[in-house]
Amino acid sequence: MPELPEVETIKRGLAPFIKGKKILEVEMLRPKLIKGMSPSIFAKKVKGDTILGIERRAKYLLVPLKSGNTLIFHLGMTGALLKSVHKKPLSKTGEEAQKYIRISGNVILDFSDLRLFGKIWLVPSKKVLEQKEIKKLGVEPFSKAFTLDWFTKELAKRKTKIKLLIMDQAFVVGVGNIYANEVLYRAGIHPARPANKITPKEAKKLHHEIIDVLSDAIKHGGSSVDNYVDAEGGEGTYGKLHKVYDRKGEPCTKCRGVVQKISLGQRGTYFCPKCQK
DNA sequence: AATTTAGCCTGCGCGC
DNA sequence: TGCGCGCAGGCTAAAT
Repeated sequence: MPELPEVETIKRGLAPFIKGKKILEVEMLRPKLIKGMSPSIFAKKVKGDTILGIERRAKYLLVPLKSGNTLIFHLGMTGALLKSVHKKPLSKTGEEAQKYIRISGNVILDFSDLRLFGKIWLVPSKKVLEQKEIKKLGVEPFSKAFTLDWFTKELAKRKTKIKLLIMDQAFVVGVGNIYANEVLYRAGIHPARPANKITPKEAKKLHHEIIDVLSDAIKHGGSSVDNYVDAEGGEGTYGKLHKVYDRKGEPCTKCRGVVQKISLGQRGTYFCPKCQK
């Protein structure tokens, strides 16, 4: 599922391709997932506009348009934003049934979402940061604001389980279930540890691994779990490097332990009981 | 106020 | 073999 590395990979794949392209058509097979306005108004407003670029904020993709509006995409669990080369018609059955929206012209963008957890908004660019979903977002892990000092102090203030905290998008953005598991494994911290029980030394390791795991995953084009594909429809290779995620019962790569699975916050949580305390 | 839970969706894997 | 239940989970809204 798309977490920061996957969304970043899509952004990088689309960036050189869509800038300056004009939107000539909007086709919608799943109009209900347009948020904040009726699908027909959405289509009317988007048609004829020109794409200025693409940015990422947390797991959201922001596509500013020349008119002063911005398209906001969230890929949910199984969303994909694909650039198409061939303009074959969308059909409501078969392989393309899941294609939700197509924005086409000098570029064809297919937003495909199997489980329909994805969302699309069109908002005035000036109001993007006021959009409630965007406004509540926490710190970007690759930004200067994500300092060790700040991170350590925040951990000391909270008693929630550390895995839930690093997945909290109001705290630090971009870390979803896969990377939370991997980050904690590398940091040697048990996912259920209360945040305020984590020592400054461990906090330093954790802070480092958040950045490091996400960076590594981006280098590998993300993890192709749950049908994730990049803008070209290609798979990411980081999934092969997962040390604990979806490895229940398999041997730990560092010790003789066996990867365990528990549930935290109703999410599958994988860890090595010997390496992670 | 902080933290937890339910619900949104659909396909697949597991157990019987 | 076939079927149905439960899981997968990002995020919001509702509940505690």
